[in-house]
Amino acid sequence: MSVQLACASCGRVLEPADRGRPRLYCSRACQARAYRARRAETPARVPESDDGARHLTVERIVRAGIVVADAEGLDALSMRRVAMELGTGTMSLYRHVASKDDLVTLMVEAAMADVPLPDSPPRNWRHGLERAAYRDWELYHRHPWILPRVMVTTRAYFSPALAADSESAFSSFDGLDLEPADAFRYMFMFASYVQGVALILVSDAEAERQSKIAAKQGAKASGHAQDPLYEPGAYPRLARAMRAGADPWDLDALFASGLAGVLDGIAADLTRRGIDA
Amino acid sequence: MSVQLACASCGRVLEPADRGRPRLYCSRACQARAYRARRAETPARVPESDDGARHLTVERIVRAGIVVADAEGLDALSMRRVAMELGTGTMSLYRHVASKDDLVTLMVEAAMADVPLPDSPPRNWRHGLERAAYRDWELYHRHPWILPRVMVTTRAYFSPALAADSESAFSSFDGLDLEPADAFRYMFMFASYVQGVALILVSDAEAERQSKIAAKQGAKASGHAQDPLYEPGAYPRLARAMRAGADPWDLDALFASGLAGVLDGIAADLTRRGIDA
DNA sequence: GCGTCGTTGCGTACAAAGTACGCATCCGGG
DNA sequence: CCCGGATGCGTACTTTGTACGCAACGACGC
Repeated sequence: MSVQLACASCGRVLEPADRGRPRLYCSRACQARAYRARRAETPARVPESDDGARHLTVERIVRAGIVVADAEGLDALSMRRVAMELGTGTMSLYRHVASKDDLVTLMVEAAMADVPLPDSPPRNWRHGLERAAYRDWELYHRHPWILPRVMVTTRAYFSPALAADSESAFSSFDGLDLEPADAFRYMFMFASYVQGVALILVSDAEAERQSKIAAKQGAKASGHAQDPLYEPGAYPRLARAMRAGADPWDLDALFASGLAGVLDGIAADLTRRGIDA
Repeated sequence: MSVQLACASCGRVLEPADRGRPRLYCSRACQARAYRARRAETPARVPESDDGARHLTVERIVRAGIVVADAEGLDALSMRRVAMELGTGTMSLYRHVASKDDLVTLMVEAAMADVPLPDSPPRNWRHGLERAAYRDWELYHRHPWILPRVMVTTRAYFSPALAADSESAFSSFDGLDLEPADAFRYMFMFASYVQGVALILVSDAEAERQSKIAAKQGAKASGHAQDPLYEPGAYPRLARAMRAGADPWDLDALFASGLAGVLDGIAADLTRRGIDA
């Protein structure tokens, strides 16, 4: 008796091909389904060859996504929007990225390469951490949308670029006679502070896009009239600080001042342990 | 000549009522539209009276929203989901909250009242800030979803509950002979650190819900086999810290240690300025 | 009691967004 | 010339927020 061949995808009985090789699928659709299933379990990217233009590539898609996110925020990033940017159909993107989530992950990795890591060893641990802090600060200035995807040192291994960033900052302690676990605690405090400030930076950027605080500078210049923070009634301490000249909008200055404080805290702990910087 | 009356909403010509008072609207729909417009420019809430059950109230809606967000995260919070929770129609909610955004804002305000502010003055500034930090920490443990809506001290006036929180922490410096602007810088550093750690806490909670790191404890117990962080190759410093006993998953301990460092940094600055704590 | 308005509940409907599915097409090899 | 690998993309379904308008209930003046 002859063996009954079945479609490799849907399993239905399959009559042999008229001539040539034996058939594998009962229809073009079944072939496509099998191809998709194979792709799904092999997340290997398309090899990125080709002319670099006109043809769709992961790289081109990611770049277009970054352009949209930089200009209009992560909320405005939709697959249709990216496709429009590239002049292709929406679903074409899915041949190169597995999902929108996948796309954003790729975008973060690409965006983090925009600000290079330092390639020389730091003069001392303080210099190393300052350098690392300003590298991240610059990064969040350029691409505020990466923050929600970024985790701190302790979760860095979800992303190669992030882990490299952490490792680079970590190397600031290299020369010191310091317990690795202590160094890790310092890293944790340091990274948490930087990310905390970044959260404000990003919130401001988002709010400004929606012009919720459009008159922020204007209000300050015009004697900050209606701002409840400046009214001594409800929040006297905050109001007093505002009137004493504290500028909550000068994030760069605040970032620098807080960073100095955090590093002072590390220095105090080092001194307490008898380690000389 | 008699005055032609017009519908107050659509403006169409309006024949006078058969008897009784003169009509205002040409139809029930026009009346409803006018009512909606009036409500839109008067964001006053419904007075919250009534029996407290069965009848729809802002309070009940907000409570239901908090239950959903606590259990399933902010992503799972949809108007339909809240309505289902309350056994009402989706659109009924919009009689009480202006939008989903409005609902979430109300939810944050309500959730922040869950952990009470301290009512006694702190023993000293360090004690005051520690108390404030653990208050927030507890808050983020209970309601991780509030973080994206929370801004730091500097932006606190967007929310009464947040401003009260900041003001309470700010009062830690009350006795000291300290420039208000300096105190504000300390507050900024302090609050940024707390929020930075909260970001990790929230990320972990979210990831755990999606069981992306379901085996996190298991991996550690089983000799942390496949975790790239533990491989000395790519990230030697991080790997060394892990093997030296640093536990990146013990957030409570890390939070406490980093907080001590931040407060040390403030103490160092106070000493430098000749202010005795 | 009847008509009108203020107010509330809610069904219908529409506009975005992610994406599963399958067709059409081009390419390379037998 | 046929088949499978690979790519582009139109169609369609789902899930979301929410605009709109109808129906109903209670209060109040006639």
